[in-house]
Amino acid sequence: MPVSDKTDWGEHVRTVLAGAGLKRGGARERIVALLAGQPCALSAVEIENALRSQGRSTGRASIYRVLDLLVEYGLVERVEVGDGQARFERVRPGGDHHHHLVCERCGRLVAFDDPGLERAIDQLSERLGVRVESHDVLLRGACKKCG
Amino acid sequence: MPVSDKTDWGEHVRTVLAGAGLKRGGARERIVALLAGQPCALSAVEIENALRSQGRSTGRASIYRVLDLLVEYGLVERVEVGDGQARFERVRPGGDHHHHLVCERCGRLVAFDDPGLERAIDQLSERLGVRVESHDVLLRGACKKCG
DNA sequence: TTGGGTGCAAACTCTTTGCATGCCC
DNA sequence: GGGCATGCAAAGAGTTTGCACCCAA
Repeated sequence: MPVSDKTDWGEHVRTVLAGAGLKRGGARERIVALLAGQPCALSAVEIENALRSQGRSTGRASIYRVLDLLVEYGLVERVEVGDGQARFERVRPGGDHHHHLVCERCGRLVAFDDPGLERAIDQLSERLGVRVESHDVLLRGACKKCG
Repeated sequence: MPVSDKTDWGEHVRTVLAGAGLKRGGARERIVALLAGQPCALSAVEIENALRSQGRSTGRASIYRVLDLLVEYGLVERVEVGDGQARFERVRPGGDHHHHLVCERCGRLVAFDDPGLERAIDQLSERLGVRVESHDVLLRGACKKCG
């Protein structure tokens, strides 16, 4: 029963933050509403521009602070593709572990998940004898449309 | 027959650059000599400090330009671990594809390679139907000494 | 009322660029 | 001598911090 992801995640965020005893604020509401409707990761500057073009200009410092907060509570994930700026993407309640492909032609970010890859990393961490807390995988190539 | 990697890589660099019709220069020689002896990736600032402490101070701009050049010729690889600065590591002639684990305790970078992981990525790219040119894998956790 | 939330501006870090000088080939 | 190589300083881009004001609880 697929409910609107948009509503779900936004509600989830409000619940978590309220539960942590945090107050609401305009900047936070605007940023959460924006991220809720995004199919993929946005950079801080993209968020700033998107909000401004909606007539909801928000201070850059607030954007970074809100993003830091959301990352801290595991509500947003930071994605870095090596272009010198961080991007941010919502994390759905149930957890939706995935990775990204950066298209070198059009620059788009494509999300994917792959059990085989996760399995390989599990086995690898065991072989190395190290405790792996998290991992990132980034593919570079041509997306389906550009390939 | 393990020859000195140090000599090999340094020679390799000189051969490649000379073959490309480039001239030698002091900054380049110093940076190549330094990287040749490193077990793992260094940041530009670490390179600058290391050279200065050797009494071989080198302009920061030159460091970045030399690193760009070496990356361009595939002699050095850029490694990013998400701490806001790029690190650089030599690439041995035969090609030594590997990835890194960042120890969250001591900050060390540990290199590893894993055929199973590479296989999983190959299969994945096939499944997705995309052409993958390159990939990065970054593990975060505790290294053997800190684990 | 009170402490968290916000916004502006300045500061900071890492990296790149402009430009004059230096040096290899 | 010609042109790449270097170094210094300044500019840029992204991010963080300081501080005063605002607002939800």
